[in-house]
Amino acid sequence: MRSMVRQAHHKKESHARLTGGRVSESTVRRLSLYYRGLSTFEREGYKTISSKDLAKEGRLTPAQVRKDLSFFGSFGTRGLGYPVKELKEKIARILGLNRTWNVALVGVGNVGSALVSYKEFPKQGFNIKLLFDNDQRKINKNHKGIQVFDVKDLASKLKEHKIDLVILAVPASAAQAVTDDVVSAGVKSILNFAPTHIKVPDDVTLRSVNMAMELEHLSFSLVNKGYPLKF
Amino acid sequence: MRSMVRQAHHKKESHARLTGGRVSESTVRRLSLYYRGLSTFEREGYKTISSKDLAKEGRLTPAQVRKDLSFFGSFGTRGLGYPVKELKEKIARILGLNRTWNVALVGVGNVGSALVSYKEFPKQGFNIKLLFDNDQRKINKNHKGIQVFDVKDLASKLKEHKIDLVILAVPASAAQAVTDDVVSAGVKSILNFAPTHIKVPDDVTLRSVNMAMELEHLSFSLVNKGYPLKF
DNA sequence: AATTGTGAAATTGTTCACAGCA
DNA sequence: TGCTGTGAACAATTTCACAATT
Repeated sequence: MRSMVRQAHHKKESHARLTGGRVSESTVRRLSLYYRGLSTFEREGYKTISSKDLAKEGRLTPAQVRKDLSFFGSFGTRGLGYPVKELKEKIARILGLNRTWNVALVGVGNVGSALVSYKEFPKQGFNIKLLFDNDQRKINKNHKGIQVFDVKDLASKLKEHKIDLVILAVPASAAQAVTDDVVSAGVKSILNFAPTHIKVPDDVTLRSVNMAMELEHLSFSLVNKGYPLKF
Repeated sequence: MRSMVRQAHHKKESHARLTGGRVSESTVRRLSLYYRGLSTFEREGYKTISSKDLAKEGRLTPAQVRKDLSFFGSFGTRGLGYPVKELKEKIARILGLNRTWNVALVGVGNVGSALVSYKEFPKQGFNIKLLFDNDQRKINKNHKGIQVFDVKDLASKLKEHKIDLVILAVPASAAQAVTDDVVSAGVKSILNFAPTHIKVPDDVTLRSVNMAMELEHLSFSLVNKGYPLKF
């Protein structure tokens, strides 16, 4: 079980980059889960934590937790577990959460507005610096303290403000054109909320959140309940 | 390439349920992609479509498209491809999109409001019938045409209105308590937007959308760019 | 005694390659 | 001929199981 005993730990250098270890997409997703779990355990005062306890934060196995972490280094102590604070900081570094990122958001509609107010973003270092829209009634006004620019000036403003990461909350019909502008400005990371497939060059990372697709998954489960389909 | 030639097709019964075929989570996700692709092709007037063309809608291989579809039946015609309209309807049935679902949404804040206005939901048969909040200023008022109830009455109202599916857009701190109420009302499907891990019984399907986690993935990619990590 | 770190085994998921059919 | 449907081969991921360590 969890231990409240404070414990000194030494750590080795991260080695995933050196050993050619393979880090899968799902490993990254689980790293985010561990990070959230560790934040909770830290708040509750735990000093060390076992892979078993960490696994409970997400229906995983202890072996998987250990395997995931082992891609990046040896952070634990045999017989004792992982030091909560240190492991949390280590994962923060791996995920790039030990710094701030300049974010721009395109499309100040319903979804866009909700994201501007989303408190998790600034907490994790994602600071929305610029907003863009194509609606003249919104352009050149402030929205919750952030200036709204004309989407026509997207590429130049992104460069000017050294934006690292763009969130797309535009209609599906506009998504590809806006993406092309974002890419032309040299931005390498895009989070897309438009319910459509968009194309980016290989060196640009694109992640898409499609809320309809999530509901479709649920309705699939409802329809297929009771059959021996494996999830 | 794509063919515009109309073609008569006969179809076999779906057999995934009979053969014990294994349908993975990713297969369901891809089914959603195919559905969207087929909608586009149908709009453009195509009558038949090959697995190759369908694969382009999402960086997949033709073999994967065929394998995915084969879990549910033989929908295509050798030498010709798949009939667009029929395949779309078939997938709609598999995903449970050939009917409507009664949805309730808990938490009429920023995210909740955005979801109420999300046009994809009603398009696919997900009708938000009830809203819940714990803010007296919102309770018993209309929000975009839908009545807001006190979250205290959650369980009884869910039963009364035969709600199939609940969307959670509440703060992380309230998520588990609300979930327990939802589960007690017999609802078997939950879409969670609260950035926290929640527990549900095995017979309840839970999907979580965590927007911070998506950004974390992007910042990971930015930080680890250029290293031979495989995604 | 407890728990990590990690090769090896098991499992799951993807791609290949080709027989079968229109 | 062209393209599906699918078993077999291959690849990736997860779990096992145990030596190593505190």
